[in-house]
Amino acid sequence: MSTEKKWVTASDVARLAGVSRSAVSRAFTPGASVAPETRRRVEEAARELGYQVNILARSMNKGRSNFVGLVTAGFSNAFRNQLIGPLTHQLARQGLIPLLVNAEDSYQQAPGLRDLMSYHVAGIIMTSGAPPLSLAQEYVARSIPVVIINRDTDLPGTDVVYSDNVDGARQAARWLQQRGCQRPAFIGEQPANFSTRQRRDAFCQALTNATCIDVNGSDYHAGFNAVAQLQTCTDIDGVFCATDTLALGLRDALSQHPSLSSLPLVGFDDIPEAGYAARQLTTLRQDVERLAGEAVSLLIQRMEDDQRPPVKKVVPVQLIARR
Amino acid sequence: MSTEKKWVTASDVARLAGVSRSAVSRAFTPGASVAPETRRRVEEAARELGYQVNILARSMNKGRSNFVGLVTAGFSNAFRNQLIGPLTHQLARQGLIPLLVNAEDSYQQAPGLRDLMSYHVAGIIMTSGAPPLSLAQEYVARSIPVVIINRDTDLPGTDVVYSDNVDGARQAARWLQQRGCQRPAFIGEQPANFSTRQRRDAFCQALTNATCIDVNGSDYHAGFNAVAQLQTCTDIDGVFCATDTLALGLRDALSQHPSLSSLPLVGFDDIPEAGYAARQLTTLRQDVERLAGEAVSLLIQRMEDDQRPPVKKVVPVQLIARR
DNA sequence: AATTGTAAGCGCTTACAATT
DNA sequence: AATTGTAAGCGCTTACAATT
Repeated sequence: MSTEKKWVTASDVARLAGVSRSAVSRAFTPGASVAPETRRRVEEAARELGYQVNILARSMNKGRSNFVGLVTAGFSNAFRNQLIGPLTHQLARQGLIPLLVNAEDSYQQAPGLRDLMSYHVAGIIMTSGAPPLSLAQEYVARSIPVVIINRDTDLPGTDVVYSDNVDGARQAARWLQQRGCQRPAFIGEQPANFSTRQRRDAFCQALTNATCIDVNGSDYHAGFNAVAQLQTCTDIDGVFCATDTLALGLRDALSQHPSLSSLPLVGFDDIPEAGYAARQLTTLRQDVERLAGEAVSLLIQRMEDDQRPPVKKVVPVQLIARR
Repeated sequence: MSTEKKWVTASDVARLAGVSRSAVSRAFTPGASVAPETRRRVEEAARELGYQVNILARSMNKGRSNFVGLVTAGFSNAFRNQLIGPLTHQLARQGLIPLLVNAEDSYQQAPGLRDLMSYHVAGIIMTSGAPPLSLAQEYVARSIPVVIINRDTDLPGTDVVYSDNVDGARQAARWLQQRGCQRPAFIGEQPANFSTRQRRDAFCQALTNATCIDVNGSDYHAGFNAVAQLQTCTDIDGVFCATDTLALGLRDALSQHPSLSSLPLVGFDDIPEAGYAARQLTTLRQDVERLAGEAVSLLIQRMEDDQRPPVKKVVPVQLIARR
């Protein structure tokens, strides 16, 4: 109906319930001082009219919103997508709601990220990938909590949470050794992001004779094409890939070379495809639930005390041995 | 700094620029009546203080926000994820920003979707999948524009945009015929969603001798397990799968049966994996850019006129013949 | 005619005083 | 002591009247 008034306000409810505007407000404010009978009448009137508190007005009043900027870098990274669900869920549990910003989208890039400020977000969660950390500083300068996932930084006032790449790399090394690997290789994108760097360094430290192969991408094709570089190195008999996606690309390329088709491979992330019946890729599973849980928890804690020292939370990973 | 005031307001800017509060407001309102020199002074002061309009306050005032509820059903569907980027982009171009709600998340389900209303969203975009349409009605009742993607409905006041499943299915049929297919089969989830139903019906109409195989899921494993049912039907020599994910699962299962390993297969969606070197799945590509563009455009149009008759936009699909 | 400031209002919350 | 209403304020926009 276009005849209906678009929004029901607290005044409408107050009128119907025969109470004051502020009584309505109190009835919807947990812990406020309001008689049970009054609350009942208000709730009844609200139900009848279909009233819901205008969160925009409430936010303006309280000087703090329920919005959390969820900054991601595109939606083509399978692992990062796996993170969005749990993050949204954990935020919802805290009464927060994500405002989605794609930092990879040039249109949104700088302006979009900065605009987030005009929404007076209660905090920002940045998933790995693009976002320029300089912008994070602008938020910190206004004491808006910033949590960064899978990327390290020593920005003051910024909390970080990331998977235990070092332990993961060591587990990968051990697993390859158990499979009799003598000449291991590591494949990762160059320039390396935080995760890739940690994984590579820890792997090369565990297996000092490891060969490092740099590829110039992080997608399937980069992994697929890595086979050429792999072949120039003699006797490689086991590979640790920085991500599952790279590993799966490499695996497909290897399958065309009879001599290499059963090369032991370890990935990282445990994206869905790694578990496919025809894939059965051994990998290090990132605990997305826990990454999301810790991220939101750190955000909440910093909302309550923006002076607390920066925290770095390392979340364990698990080796999923498949084949 | 915790000593800094958290937010700079228009009054702060007005004071520094030596103008009134409303002059500042005008300087930030496109098309408002303000002298060039005044605007300049205001902009300078704003830059100096790092002022940004408080969008919450503005929204409250105008009675309309920049928020658009982006309702999705989880983040495990590769195709649906492909849609989020372009949607976010198109919204950003219009000065709108998505509030993410996961309808698959039981915690958010009913309350979350309804809560969206308290954010006074300017509109809602529902991607295919879970969301109960009953909730859409609540929005329509308040003249909040609702656009539904890849799902048909005759809810009054609701616009829909979907891919041309019928034409896609016909193209799939033709392609299979060209490959010499005599006994075609269709595989899709049962109960079927809108897309699956349209694809199945159009396919069976084009190829009247087609066998329909129902599977009880829409993921890789459902496709993988479908091979058992396929084998009970004799002489199937070509399959159209409702989605790429099903097709890829089926393909992997087929590869273990020498007699079936080269069965012609057609999928739908063109998810990234379909294009992998080792996959090369023939499929019908959904035009995500255009789906997103049309969705946002319909949303905008209905914001401007909530009385316009419901529109159904059908977006062409393209056969990507691979192998 | 173009530009400006004043004042009211958007829908809420909350300190405070008044009432029970 | 518990509960209530009044009134001011959150940060904006905008009709209107006043000024140039």
